[in-house]
Amino acid sequence: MKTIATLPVLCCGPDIEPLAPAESEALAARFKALADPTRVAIVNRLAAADECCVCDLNAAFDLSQPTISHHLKVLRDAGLVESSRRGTWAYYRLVPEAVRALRQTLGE
Amino acid sequence: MKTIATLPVLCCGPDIEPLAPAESEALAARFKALADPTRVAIVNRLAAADECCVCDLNAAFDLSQPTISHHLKVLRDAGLVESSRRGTWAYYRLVPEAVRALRQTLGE
DNA sequence: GGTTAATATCGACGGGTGTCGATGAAGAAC
DNA sequence: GTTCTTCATCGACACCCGTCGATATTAACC
Repeated sequence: MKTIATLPVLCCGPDIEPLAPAESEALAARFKALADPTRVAIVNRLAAADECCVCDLNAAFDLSQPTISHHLKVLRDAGLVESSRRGTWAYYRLVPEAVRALRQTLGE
Repeated sequence: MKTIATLPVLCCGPDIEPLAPAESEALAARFKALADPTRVAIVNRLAAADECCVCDLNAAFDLSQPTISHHLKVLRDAGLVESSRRGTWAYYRLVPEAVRALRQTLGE
């Protein structure tokens, strides 16, 4: 601990409460969903198109189909994307509010 | 692959280029730096204070000093924070441009 | 019904990550 | 000088995560 009492404490001190652990974990969980290059690229594609078929994602990335499905599940669990099945195909789209909320945590 | 040719392709198709792998990795690397509750809380404290002494961070979290030092290194390597030593103490502060750049990737 | 296609799920493997104690490096204070 | 304090680094451990092949599920089509 710093013990110089003659200087004003400019930095944060032990009196400043850190983020509530629950909030920190919730935020980190959402950032973790974007902490992978493939998921970033998927979100990027979804941002460019209203909707995206899984079959196109499978074709766009040089990864196995289960791997893409896994990444989509991670994004889904994080609330960043949502999906709907129409017939045999599954379509994914961004959840704009989730992205906006995450953006707000990085500044006003 | 979707084979219905009679319907217009509303979603992204194989013709849309995904993010360049290098860009995806760079973005994911920065998000990964925020993919931990402790690091989110550290950034939060640094955002509330201009500067922060490591000794205060050590006192604020119920983690060992090496662990805090490790998290600070991760944030430093990601370019989100920078540090300077003054005497025995090390002071950390946010890199506003880095946070702003990350926010911009989540929308204008 | 049976067959084929599109997704999701499961199990397993290898590499990455958070955590700690122990140690090292650099100053300040005596 | 020596000692103490602050911080960074190292090694090791347990656990998580991205990836794959194999399998299950669901639906369309014949």
